[in-house]
Amino acid sequence: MYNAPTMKGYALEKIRDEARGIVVAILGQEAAEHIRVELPPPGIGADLAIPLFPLAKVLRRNPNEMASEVAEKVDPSGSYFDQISAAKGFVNFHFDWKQCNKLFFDDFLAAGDAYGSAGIGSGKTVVIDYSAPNIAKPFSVGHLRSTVIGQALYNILIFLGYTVIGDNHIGDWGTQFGKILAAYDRWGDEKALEESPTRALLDLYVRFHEDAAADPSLEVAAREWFAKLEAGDDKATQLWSRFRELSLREFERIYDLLGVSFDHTLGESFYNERLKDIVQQALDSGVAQWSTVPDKDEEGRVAGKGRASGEGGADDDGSAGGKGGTSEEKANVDATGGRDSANTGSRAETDGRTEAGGRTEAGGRTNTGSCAEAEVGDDEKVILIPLAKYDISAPLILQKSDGTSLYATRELATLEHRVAEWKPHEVLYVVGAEQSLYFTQFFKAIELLGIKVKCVHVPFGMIRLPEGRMSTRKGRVIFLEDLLSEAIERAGEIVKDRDLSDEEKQEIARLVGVAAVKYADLSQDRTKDIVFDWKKMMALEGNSGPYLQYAYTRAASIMRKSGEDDIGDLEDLDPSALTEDEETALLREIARFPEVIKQAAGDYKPNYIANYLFSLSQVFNRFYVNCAVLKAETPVLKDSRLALVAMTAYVIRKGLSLLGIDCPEKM
RNA sequence: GCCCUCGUAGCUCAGUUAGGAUAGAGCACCGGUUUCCUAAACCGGGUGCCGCAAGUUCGAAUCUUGCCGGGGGCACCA
Repeated sequence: MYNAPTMKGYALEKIRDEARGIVVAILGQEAAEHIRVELPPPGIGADLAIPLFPLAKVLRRNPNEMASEVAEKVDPSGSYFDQISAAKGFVNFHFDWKQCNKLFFDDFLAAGDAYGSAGIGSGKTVVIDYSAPNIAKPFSVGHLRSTVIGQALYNILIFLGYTVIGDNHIGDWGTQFGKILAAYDRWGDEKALEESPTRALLDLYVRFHEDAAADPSLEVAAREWFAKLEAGDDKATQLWSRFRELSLREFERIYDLLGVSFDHTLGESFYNERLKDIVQQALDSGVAQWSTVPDKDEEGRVAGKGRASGEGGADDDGSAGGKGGTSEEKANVDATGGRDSANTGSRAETDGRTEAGGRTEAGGRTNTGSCAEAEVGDDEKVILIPLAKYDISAPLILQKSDGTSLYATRELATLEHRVAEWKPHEVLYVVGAEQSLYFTQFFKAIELLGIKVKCVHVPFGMIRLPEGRMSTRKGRVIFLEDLLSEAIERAGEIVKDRDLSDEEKQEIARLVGVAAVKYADLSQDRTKDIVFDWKKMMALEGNSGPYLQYAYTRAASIMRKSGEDDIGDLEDLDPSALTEDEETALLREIARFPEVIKQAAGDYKPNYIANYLFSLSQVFNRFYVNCAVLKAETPVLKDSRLALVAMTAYVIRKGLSLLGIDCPEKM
């Protein structure tokens, strides 16, 4: 695994420290805690700024006067600044570009291919749970987010020195497989399955639901099939295993196209044999308890929920006997389970009485599926962890009244395995925002169970269509592979007339098309919903992945033509020769790269990097049209600009690679 | 009903973490730039009660409260 060097601090940090030091020296030590060095907005004309308002309040002084005092008393000579001025309560610092340029260049020359990295993650392990599609269901654009955001975080954290483990928690077990088996048994088309496995399986699933409405025997058959599957019936197991294999193979094709990979792909089925112990331990420790299920009202909500607390303790004391009566209305073909359920339809089936736990790895042993025996023989009883006293409205259920397990049970087993196996400092769950409540419950549960590991839900919004959320049943769904093919085709249109080999053109179209799709997702705040727009997802210009790639190829082309491959060898390089606005603006952007990465990691927000790279590319494009490099007026200017271009090329390529986007050299 | 979340230009979005100076992009639309390193580019053109209202503050798109609107969730789905 790649080891990032420990960086003591980049130039911009040093310069900021000096600005802070200057103000503290004049205004006193007390200032240290009340000032912050900012990057001022473009129109101001300064390079750094320190607002004095917070300090003014503490010292009961006029911020304008203080700013003026600093500006008057300080002699900037010898510092990184050539001018320090006061304006409206701000102290504004103007870089002495001769000195600062050198610092920025030295940073880059010293760090080389590690420029932008840091050692802050050294010695720490992070597990990232991302992608997690369900088998027997095609990859839709809904699966895109977890996949690309997770992969970007993976790359970013590794660059910061963490040991990172990517785990694809495949949804490969659940009630829905009984239905698919039953459907395949009746209408299975071997040819269709071979041609497009997940779509064929989805068709079966959809047809099952269509027909089941009129033919109740289907549901019975589904339960029988699932029972057979969990009992280790040869035919059922073989079919399930085959569906699983075919699905995974298909996913692998998409992951290859996306450039996404995992250290582990452990499906839910992998954990089934541990479930019994997990539930028993929770009971033994007193954290979990037997409970009855309360009544539901017509909306499917628990009766009496939301009443004043303190009325009889935990709200697990509802009357027994009630069964949800709305399961069929809620059944939804979109919800075939897994982490991704919400992106393509939220409601899962609630007729889960046929669901069972026990399952070992493919083709392996099974147990009865019963996690723990109910001592009172009351099949209406469930095992749950009450959470009402922690201000969490619903308890976390670990075992259903028929003795079978749930998603959360497998989740506990999964976490236990991860902790034992990898000893992480942190586990990131890159899962849709609609599962926020679930994770709140789950995290409280593991705290109560004494599992000591920092777990973070990294939520993201849904991808919605303009007319509403995606729905397979209504035919409102976009398959990722279709989107990617279309994007690649469009990119191919542009590259068609270039003077390149067919092979090159194909490769470029692929890189550009995929970049367009990934960037469209990664450039937006992950917490917000995305309104799906074909045009935007495949954009080849403007704020888009291809725009960044294009900026890179322009830089790469200059480097290629210059014949230089190591800017350390440039004899006439003189950073202080770069004085044009386009040059200093570009350098200033390059200098921000390290801190942008840290911020992105701190908030788990790759879009910081995407937005930064776009801004950098814009600045570079302006530089490109205004400043000739290879035909620069003097050798010094030429070499210096060449170095600037090399730095830009590096940052764009590296930044894109952190986002999981590859760059062609030509396009 | 309760909880979470979002609301910024015609459209799609940055900016909210940490209050700070004149709120920025892209798309679309109109016009311009190619004897010169790739025009997937660049330049010019804005028409915003930053959902509404109050509060805190020297200062609010940013923090607090309420309301309105969209989305999501709310015990045996995942």
